[in-house]
Amino acid sequence: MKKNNSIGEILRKRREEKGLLLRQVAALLDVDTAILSKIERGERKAKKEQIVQLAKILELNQEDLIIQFLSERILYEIQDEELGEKALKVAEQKIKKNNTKQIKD
Amino acid sequence: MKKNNSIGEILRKRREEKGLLLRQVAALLDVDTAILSKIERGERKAKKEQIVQLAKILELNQEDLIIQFLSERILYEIQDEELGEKALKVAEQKIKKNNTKQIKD
DNA sequence: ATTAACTTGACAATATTTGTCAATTATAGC
DNA sequence: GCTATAATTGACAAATATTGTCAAGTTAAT
Repeated sequence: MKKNNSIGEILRKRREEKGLLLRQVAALLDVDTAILSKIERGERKAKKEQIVQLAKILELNQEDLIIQFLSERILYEIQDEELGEKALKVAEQKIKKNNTKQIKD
Repeated sequence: MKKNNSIGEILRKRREEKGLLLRQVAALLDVDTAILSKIERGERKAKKEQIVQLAKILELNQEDLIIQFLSERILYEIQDEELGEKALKVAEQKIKKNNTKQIKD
């Protein structure tokens, strides 16, 4: 019951499924293979634009990939923060509060 | 029934309660008053270190202030992102999953 | 109108992120 | 063993974002 946890694993798995080389995908992305290699192994973060492109290149669901991407970005922000989980919950509450406010508009 | 929504409002309210000037607090923080002014009005983000110092200077609950600070940082990351709320939820799930994993350690 | 507190915006300094490149390691086929 | 190709690594450079300073401009009270 293995799961794709990180966006990097998702990307690598799909790239290999499609039989593409780092070099090939990197060329389409317009970066050096070194970067894509690092993204796939989680050593570097991708830019959102690159995630969008990768979804297209690898024929992955774009929304799912972006959600994955954003969630990693969020987690990165609160890494090593003891109060991170509480902050996440507060952030959610704030979003919800704003949503209900939108009724006015 | 007014609420303190932003960290800036909290800081300003408390500073005024204590009868302190921007200049005075800024000096303790070791930045120009311009920065503190901007932080209080939400035009700039504070650094975490500054939040910690401000909690001390203004005698505010440090944990609460940090939670507030982190939640704003999180929200900043997903601003303008349609999928932000979903990403937040995914981020929470991931944290929880990691928490239960910790049992092994 | 003078003064003190605060605000604003242009710019500089710093820090972080993103990228390139060359050298190295890994892997597969002779 | 060699040789080829793919991928990884790390040092460095370029680009971007953040944080800060400063001086000029408001605002508000006297």
